[in-house]
Amino acid sequence: MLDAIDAAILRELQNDARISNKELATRVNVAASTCLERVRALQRRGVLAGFHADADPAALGRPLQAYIAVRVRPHNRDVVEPFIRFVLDLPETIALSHIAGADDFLVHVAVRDAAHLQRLLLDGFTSRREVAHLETQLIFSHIRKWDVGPM
Amino acid sequence: MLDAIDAAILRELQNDARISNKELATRVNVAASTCLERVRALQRRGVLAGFHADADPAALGRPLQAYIAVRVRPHNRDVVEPFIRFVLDLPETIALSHIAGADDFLVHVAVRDAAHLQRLLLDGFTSRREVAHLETQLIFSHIRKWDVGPM
DNA sequence: ACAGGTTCCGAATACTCTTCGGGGTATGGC
DNA sequence: GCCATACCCCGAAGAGTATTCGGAACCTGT
Repeated sequence: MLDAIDAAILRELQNDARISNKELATRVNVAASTCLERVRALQRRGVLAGFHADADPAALGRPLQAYIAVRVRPHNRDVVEPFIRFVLDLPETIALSHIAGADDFLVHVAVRDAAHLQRLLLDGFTSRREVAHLETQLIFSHIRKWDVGPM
Repeated sequence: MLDAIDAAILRELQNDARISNKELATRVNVAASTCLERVRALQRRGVLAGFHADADPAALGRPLQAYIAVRVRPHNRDVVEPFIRFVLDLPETIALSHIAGADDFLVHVAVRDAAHLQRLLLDGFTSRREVAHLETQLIFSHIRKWDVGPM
């Protein structure tokens, strides 16, 4: 499915998506033209879904992160879809997971401080009729591994 | 802290980290040389923490994702630090959060299937002495917002 | 008004991207 | 074995981009 060269390309681009194609080609030991075609093939296949700058929320004035577990009632399409749109439109939202279990959603947010979080919870979430239950957990530290390797 | 041009640069690079500097300059309406210097300043300041390719776990043979909430006992430095290293070394791990609340860690994993998840839980986690409690939640869908804006 | 500092720009050179034709090499049919 | 097919890789070269640097414009406080 993915040979050694593709895997190496993936690894390098996950580590630094902004290296030049020539540099990438050198690191994975193929010609630049070959490398370029490989990268495009990976994109076409959907293995490489995109390239994103990673901004530090703390440096942008949001040093506090939290998970908000939400129960949405009734849990049907007409309620869930607007809720998802609402959450994704919040500037505080970093990620949203739809999960199986006692809670229905896990929202990862970055905020200025505790007061900001409180305001977000009270004005943003509990004021919505479909939100049946909230549980908030502060995040001390969040480490994201960028190197998702092939199996 | 961050003027309109920096914010625009951030937005564009979060959306596509691999656009050329010239294209970026065009989009944010400055000269290419200015744009280059701005990007470097944002990196120097730590606002732009890195550039990463986003690989699709499903396309790499790990279509199933889950959160594993872990309680670690005793919750002291000598136990916690090796545990963090262990989790980050697992190929299944995508992200790890150290949190405040009933649970101590939330581990985001991507696996092949339910059997793989079961094996990971039994052989990887519950077999470790410091793991006092586990709670696993399947993830139906996970949406990450890339545009963390300034305040 | 002016000195000091900062930010921006455009020109020019060095470097990189991208295309394309051609040459290897593996595979399968006969 | 031998050919046809498909695939992948490579290097050359024109088009395009990155990067540096000197100087102009613009604040800001005195």
